[in-house]
Amino acid sequence: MNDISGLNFEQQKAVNAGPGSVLVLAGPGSGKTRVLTQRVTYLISEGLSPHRLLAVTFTNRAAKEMRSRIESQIDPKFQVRNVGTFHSLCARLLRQQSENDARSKDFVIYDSADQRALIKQSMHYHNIDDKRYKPHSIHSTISTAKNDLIGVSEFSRDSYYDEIVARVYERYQHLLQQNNALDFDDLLAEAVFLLRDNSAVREHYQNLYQKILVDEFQDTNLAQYTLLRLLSGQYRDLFVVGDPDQSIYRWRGADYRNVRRFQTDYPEAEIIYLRKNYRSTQTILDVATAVIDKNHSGGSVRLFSDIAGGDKINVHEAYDEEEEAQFVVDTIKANSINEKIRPGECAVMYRTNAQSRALEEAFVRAGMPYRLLGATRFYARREIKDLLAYIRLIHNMLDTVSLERIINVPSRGIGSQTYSALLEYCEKLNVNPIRLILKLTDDGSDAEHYKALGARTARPLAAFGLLLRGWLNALEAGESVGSLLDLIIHDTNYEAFIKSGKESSSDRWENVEELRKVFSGFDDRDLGEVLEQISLVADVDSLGVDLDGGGAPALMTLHAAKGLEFPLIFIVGLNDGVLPHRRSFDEPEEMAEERRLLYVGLTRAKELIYLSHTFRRYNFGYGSSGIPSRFLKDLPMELVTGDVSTKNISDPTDWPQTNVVKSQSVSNITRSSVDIQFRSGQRVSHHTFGLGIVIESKFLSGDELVIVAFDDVGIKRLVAGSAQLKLEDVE
DNA sequence: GGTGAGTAGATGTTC
DNA sequence: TCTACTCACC
Ligand SMILES: Nc1ncnc2c1ncn2[C@@H]1O[C@H](COP(=O)(O)OP(=O)(O)OP(=O)(O)O)[C@@H](O)[C@H]1O
Repeated sequence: MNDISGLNFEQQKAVNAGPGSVLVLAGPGSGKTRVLTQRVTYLISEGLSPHRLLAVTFTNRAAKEMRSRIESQIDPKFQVRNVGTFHSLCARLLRQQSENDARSKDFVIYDSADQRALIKQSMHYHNIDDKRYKPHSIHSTISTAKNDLIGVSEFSRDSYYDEIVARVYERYQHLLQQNNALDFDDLLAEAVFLLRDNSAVREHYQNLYQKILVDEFQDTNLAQYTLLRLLSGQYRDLFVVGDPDQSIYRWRGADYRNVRRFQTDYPEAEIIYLRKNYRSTQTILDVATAVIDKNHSGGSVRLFSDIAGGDKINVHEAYDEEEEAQFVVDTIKANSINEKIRPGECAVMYRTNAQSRALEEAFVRAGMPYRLLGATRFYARREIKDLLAYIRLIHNMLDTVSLERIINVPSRGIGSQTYSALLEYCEKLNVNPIRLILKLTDDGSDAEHYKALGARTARPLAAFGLLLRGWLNALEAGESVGSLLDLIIHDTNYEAFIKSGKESSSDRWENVEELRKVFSGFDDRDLGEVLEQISLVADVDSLGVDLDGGGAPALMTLHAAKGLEFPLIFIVGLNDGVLPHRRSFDEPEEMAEERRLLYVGLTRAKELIYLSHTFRRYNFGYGSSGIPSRFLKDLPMELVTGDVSTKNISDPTDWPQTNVVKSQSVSNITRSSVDIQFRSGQRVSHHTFGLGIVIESKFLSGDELVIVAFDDVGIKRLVAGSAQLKLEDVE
């Protein structure tokens, strides 16, 4: 079962290394994840009990894959529980240790929308104007602090802004606790604080986890690193694998310097380098290496592949995003016709989620299925979040954020007046609003609270409480989560509510149906477990293990592509301002991370890479000129084919007033100039548009496409053959 | 209290 | 282009 003969010498050395700490440093596709998985099965085959080890993966998908490998090796009755992401492992630790923590084991995990609501509530409490201070930026300051393990009391109040944040932070934590909730950052930070401050708990886990293994170590943040240090305190047996050149989560507190820190903190650690790449062609590796070398990070080890040569990297310039998307679709089709690469083996990657729109439209137009990862997470959709808020409320009656979300959805006569009156009343009596609502229902209209609030306020609240009571009873009676959901949908007339909504009501109802399907699959699983799982899944986790999801190409951000591999990839939107993103321009560290992002993208490919950029870019619905990404000029010319621009691509170009963008194809495909009728700079006239100047002319799908800046009507794109475009004589 | 129109402001990546 | 919030009116 545990056959390591397929591994190379260095890989085997890593699998069998130890005892003691090990650092595996290696580039993309060198089998780091494979080695880690193999080591887990090796350790178990050597007699280590599966629950004496802890394996941390970057995605739930990777965790699932590893778990199934392990399960195939051991007694099927044994459940593998200690394999997961940092977040899911911390959540479980905190639940197990809930008696040592301020929250009960039913705590809920707040997602970004819940967090935002609570931040706003906290700001409101301190009369902080949410126009002057953006809730988002306050939240991200708090989030950064948590990732650096800075608690409320240690948070600096040196500047005026910090003082504001500190107050919000304090209130925010207070509210989280009151709601019996944790945010994502708390999962890590609270776990660390618990282990740090409670020696009994710490010793328990230190003795339990004899071996700890971590994938994608370069993207750990301080909280995660500290967690590992604490947990490995007893055995000092940490096996970490990573690649500093693939660190792409700096903005989330990740710090690739943890690799160096590890070497300092574990000086005895054995360091193993893997040099052979099993994923990509040598051409791809050479191109990727050329790109990342410009970061001068040093340390990067040259990778070699058995697959010598390989196709050159294609660079394509499209007119705009629509045409770029069409190019993607056409290329996927072309590659599938000659049976070379199936659509399901292709992936399209981009810097920002917003870029998926044009691609989706092109796929829809072509009638081609696709899988979209990211964007709006399924569980973040309005109707889904609403229904989940009902469920969460039943699970954790302290969750006022969920209460506020659905108390009047669908509307049931509880507007902002009624709700504020309720909150005020509860505050005065120091009771929980949800309990009070239930009390109103149970005690009837003659009771004290009912009278104090007044019938106008109390009646709709009591009616809502009646529904709540029914669901609580159902839960008590042991109804499954699936039938609980159905009961809520029924009692609230949710179907009618969705279907009477004006926008996309059928799509929204389909989402609800989808949720019901998911829930019915949960059977008799514990409600808390179900909610936790929902909070912690990422879209990328839905990719099957074989990645070829029913023959549909995958669309995802470069971040989501981490750790995956595809025979053919596209990276679209290689424009300055997009990749690298404009927000990284004046921070060298961030610019370096943009480059790493491209490096991660390039190294996902096994065989073919298509890079594209656009001539026009649209932001906020307004057009601007697209400048090819500065990274493009770092591609080795001899390994690239297609539209390689000769213009100085790092120069911002101010179109159209100052200078005209000149772009000439210096493609390696010899293209007879006879075919092209127009050249950039030429003066032309058109019978309706009038006079103009040619910006660019090139072949696209067999036609000559001419882009002309007309004096009166602006930029138009025309097909030379069909448009009546005439050359004007220039003096 | 509910609803719809109108408008300012935003989009960077994720657990 | 899309969203989230405000405000007027029912
Ligand atoms: N010894 C080997 N023989 C054959 N194939 C291998 C070997 N080692 C790894 N591979 C294959 O190479 C590919 C890359 O492996 P893996 O994903 O483990 O690399 P990685 O170093 O984790 O990559 P990345 O850092 O890019 O995520 C996988 O398809 C894996 O199956």
